[in-house]
Amino acid sequence: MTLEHEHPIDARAVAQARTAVPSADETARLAGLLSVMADPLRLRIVFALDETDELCVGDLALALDVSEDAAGYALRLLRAAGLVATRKEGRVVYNRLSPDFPEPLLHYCLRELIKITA
Amino acid sequence: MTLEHEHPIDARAVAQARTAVPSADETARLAGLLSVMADPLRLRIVFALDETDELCVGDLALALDVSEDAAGYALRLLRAAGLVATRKEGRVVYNRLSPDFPEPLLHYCLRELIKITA
DNA sequence: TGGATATCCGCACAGATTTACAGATATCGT
DNA sequence: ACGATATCTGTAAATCTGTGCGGATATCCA
Repeated sequence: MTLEHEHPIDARAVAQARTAVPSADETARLAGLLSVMADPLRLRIVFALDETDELCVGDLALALDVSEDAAGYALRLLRAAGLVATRKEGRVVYNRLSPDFPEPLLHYCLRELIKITA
Repeated sequence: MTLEHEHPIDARAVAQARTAVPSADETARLAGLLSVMADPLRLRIVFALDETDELCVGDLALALDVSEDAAGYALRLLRAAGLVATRKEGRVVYNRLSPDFPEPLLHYCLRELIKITA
């Protein structure tokens, strides 16, 4: 049934949640960031760039054993999210983690979680 | 173009990435976890449960101002991922964060990132 | 037992995301 | 200038996701 119930079962808890939970706006931003990271290839690219400093699309594809298309699309999204920056030298475009890649995301979260979920 | 290039531009970096980057399997597990969290409503539910200890679907819907259907679906996914546990008392089902909810995800990552992205 | 309550389940539709492909741009070597 | 290289852009098809609805299940109260 889709009816909303009128009477909370635990009014105190409802009130507490109402005040303490981040707004839909704040969580939408965070969700946006997380969904960019929520992809195996994009994660591997982030780890790879963290290790090597910088790589071009072709080398990335080679190292991770995926098509250049796939690597290119992944980089497109990472750049759009401001997580990866580029430097062009001749016809090759080098990619690196953006200087303002969220510190806690990379070091606490990703490096820690990869162990936990293993 | 979909052609793979033969010759890496930086063979050393490619080799380094190859050895240091987590496997597709490991990153797939991590990506799975992150995609469960990559949703505004599910994030708000996690924050709410962290604050209040436990809440039933109806109260959650009330507190977060969403339909019971939406809250129910979000909880379904959180449970399937093992992030939320339930306790049934009569006809009401109380939801709480699973005892093995990844610690770093909740405290370092989510709480920190909500500030950064703000 | 019968009616109301709290929640769950499955299905179908709309919207977002991903992939693969073809064409465009820019640069290099000769 | 010409052909090859490295990458980007745009787009259409395939796939994944979230929502809302109708209906099922289980429990409570009278």
